[in-house]
Amino acid sequence: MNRKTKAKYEARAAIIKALAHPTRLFIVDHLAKEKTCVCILSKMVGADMSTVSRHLSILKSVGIIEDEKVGPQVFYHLKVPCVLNFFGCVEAVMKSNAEAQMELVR
Amino acid sequence: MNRKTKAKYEARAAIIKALAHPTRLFIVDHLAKEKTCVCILSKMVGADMSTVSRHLSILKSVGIIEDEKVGPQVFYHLKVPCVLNFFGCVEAVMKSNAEAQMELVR
DNA sequence: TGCTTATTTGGTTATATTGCCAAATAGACA
DNA sequence: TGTCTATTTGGCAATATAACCAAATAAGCA
Repeated sequence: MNRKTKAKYEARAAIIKALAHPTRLFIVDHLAKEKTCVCILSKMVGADMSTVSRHLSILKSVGIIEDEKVGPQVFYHLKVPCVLNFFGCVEAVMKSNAEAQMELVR
Repeated sequence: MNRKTKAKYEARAAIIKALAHPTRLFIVDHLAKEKTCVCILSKMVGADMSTVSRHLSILKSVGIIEDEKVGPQVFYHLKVPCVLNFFGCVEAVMKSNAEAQMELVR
């Protein structure tokens, strides 16, 4: 694998890695529905605000979400909706696994 | 976030996490084109065979790839082709970021 | 059986991630 | 200005990941 190819896969992996966490997936899913501030997300997720803030900064740093300051609050929203398509395929993988399990039981 | 919701996002994250590594992305990309044994992949990637073997086991454990033993070799192939769709969106994110950069320069 | 090749697994070390608390920063408003 | 709220950042401890080498396993063949 040459330098350029390697750089390409590293760049891709960085974006996918940002999505590879349950809390961040939940956040992305929710931000697709509505702009939300950190404090609300923190309550929904059930984690410290500092923790949620870091999750948001990870998603923002790779360009998946955007922030918007409104007074003392920061509202985040989904910038690239196509990431939602990921879920469809992920469900397909899960379904395929479940079916394989069923085969064994039957 | 209740127990069931949490479990759902954890299951999804596990699958995405398996893809969140440059070497594994390269492997998935290549296995989409042709069945390949560990030894060849190891050379292509430029990493120890044991390292590649572990990457493959991670992808296999979440059901993205499948293995097939042929004599002393083990050939792997892509089981769920829709993961390739991920790349399209990932490129879109990268493009969106690049355009934002261009805006700043212009 | 004994040898060779392909692969996996155990062990170890280095690095990265995660989550919380506490402290710093930023904006709104009295 | 001082205070309050929302958010981010520094520091730390616990855990997870990644890579390599070496050893174990599995399959084919002399």
